[in-house]
Amino acid sequence: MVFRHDQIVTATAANQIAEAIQQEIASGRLKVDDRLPTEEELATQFRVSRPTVREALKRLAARHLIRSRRGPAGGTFVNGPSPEEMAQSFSTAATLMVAAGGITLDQMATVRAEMEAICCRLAAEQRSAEHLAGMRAEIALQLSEPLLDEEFCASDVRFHRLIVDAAGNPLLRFLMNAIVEGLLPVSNMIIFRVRDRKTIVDHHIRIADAIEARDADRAVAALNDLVRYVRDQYAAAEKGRLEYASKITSTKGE
Amino acid sequence: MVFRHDQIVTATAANQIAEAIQQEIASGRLKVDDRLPTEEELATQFRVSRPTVREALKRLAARHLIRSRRGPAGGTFVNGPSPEEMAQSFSTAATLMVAAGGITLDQMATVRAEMEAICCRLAAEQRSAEHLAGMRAEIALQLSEPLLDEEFCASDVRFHRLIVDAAGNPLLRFLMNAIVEGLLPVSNMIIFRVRDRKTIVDHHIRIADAIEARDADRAVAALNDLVRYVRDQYAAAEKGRLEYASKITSTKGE
DNA sequence: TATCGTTATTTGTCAAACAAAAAGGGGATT
DNA sequence: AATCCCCTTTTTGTTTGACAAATAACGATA
Repeated sequence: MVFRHDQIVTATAANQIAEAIQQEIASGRLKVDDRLPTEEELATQFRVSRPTVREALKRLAARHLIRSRRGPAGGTFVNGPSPEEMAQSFSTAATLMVAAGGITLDQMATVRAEMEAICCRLAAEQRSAEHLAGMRAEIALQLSEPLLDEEFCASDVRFHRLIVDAAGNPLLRFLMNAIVEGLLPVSNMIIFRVRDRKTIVDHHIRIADAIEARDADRAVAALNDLVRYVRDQYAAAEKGRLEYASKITSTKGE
Repeated sequence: MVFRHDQIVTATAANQIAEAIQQEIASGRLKVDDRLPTEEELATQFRVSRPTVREALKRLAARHLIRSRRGPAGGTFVNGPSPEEMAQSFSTAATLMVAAGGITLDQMATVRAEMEAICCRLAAEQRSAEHLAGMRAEIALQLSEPLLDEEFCASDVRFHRLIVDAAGNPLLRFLMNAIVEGLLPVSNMIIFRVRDRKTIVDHHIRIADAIEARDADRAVAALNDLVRYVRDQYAAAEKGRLEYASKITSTKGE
């Protein structure tokens, strides 16, 4: 059974109103923080009922183009483009694609590793003293003795984020943020299984040293070693998990 | 006047319902092409009225997560992830960010070049015979003599898209699609200024040869040479354009 | 058997009303 | 006179009930 995908968005009244308002925004007639007419006024203007207007507004609100507040000074206002919201909606879209089976976790991990290598290379060229200091601080934190698994994991995430920031490219930062968000549930499981943190921190130190020396190739090599190590650990853990699962299914002892 | 941006999405009933349904999809309990309950059933399930349910559904429809059709066999269905739609919304958002000054075109071009290098490396490893044949066909087309600029440009885009496809990673394909879409207006101007197509095709041949030989390093090197050449041409064209502009401002001939 | 009309089902739209939030003004109190 | 509280007004959020339109399935008829 083939589903007809050629006309996804039907030309209903609500959709047409949404389109019209969006064009007003895109054309610049409605500027950022402008207030558009009340729902009643829009309803009379477009010759439709208020619920229909509301459906149209909800469509735009879902894309963060407008916001609304109640009250006398309230109403519906035009939103400016906000990178955080964009990154968030993008990462939710990425997780949805993973959930729907369009992307495997392995493919996602590959892209993440390759893109982080880019960040590493750019970071070695563009890094500032502040970024380097931040990385050193995270390494020191990771070496401190009484440290919970969650704290170590959070510091690890911050360390990798610092690499991305040091590259100094907002678009790269944006893409990495989305991908890492999509990988979070998995990466947590990975990190939690790796008991031997020392190896990971050693890799972090190698990366930070190479970035400090502005040696892009060495930084990328160190990162690749880290990725390989984590991947091996994950595969081993997965194998152990499967063996454990088969064991408890064969003998169901408490 | 500072607007409070800390809580953009209010926890209204409609929003909560949209969140709930989205989680059902993300968690996999609702699979692609599954039909969710009718609006009335959803209304009774969530203890709200039907218009409220409709607002929630419209929110999800605006993000292409669901589609609806009227009639007995109609209803609301879960949409599969459509890379084109997602890439489109993403690229419009990206152009907005460029317009707002968050991202410079130079940064965008850098990311594009670096990511295409990734694609090149993966393509050298994963390519199929079909992808290679497609690339050869585009090269042959680009060498054919009476060819309009637009046709050459279109073939160039297809060639680079084939590299991305040959990498065999849908996430990479998705990201590249979005970035290239965002760069299209600029890249058109570049290609149209470069008269000397022969050099570009030579680079294409070098890339295809390297991918055919599964030599990742050579492929990446060839791509980097191409990128450098195009960038130089663009800079030269920009310089010429500026000189020309200063000339016609000084002497307003004809 | 094939074709056409009917019907049931489901989304799309409308209308009127009430609830809730929030800003501003007016009055009472200190 | 200043401050605090309440009340009114405006606007979005939600409910109820109804009708319109599309469309797939079923049944009747040629």
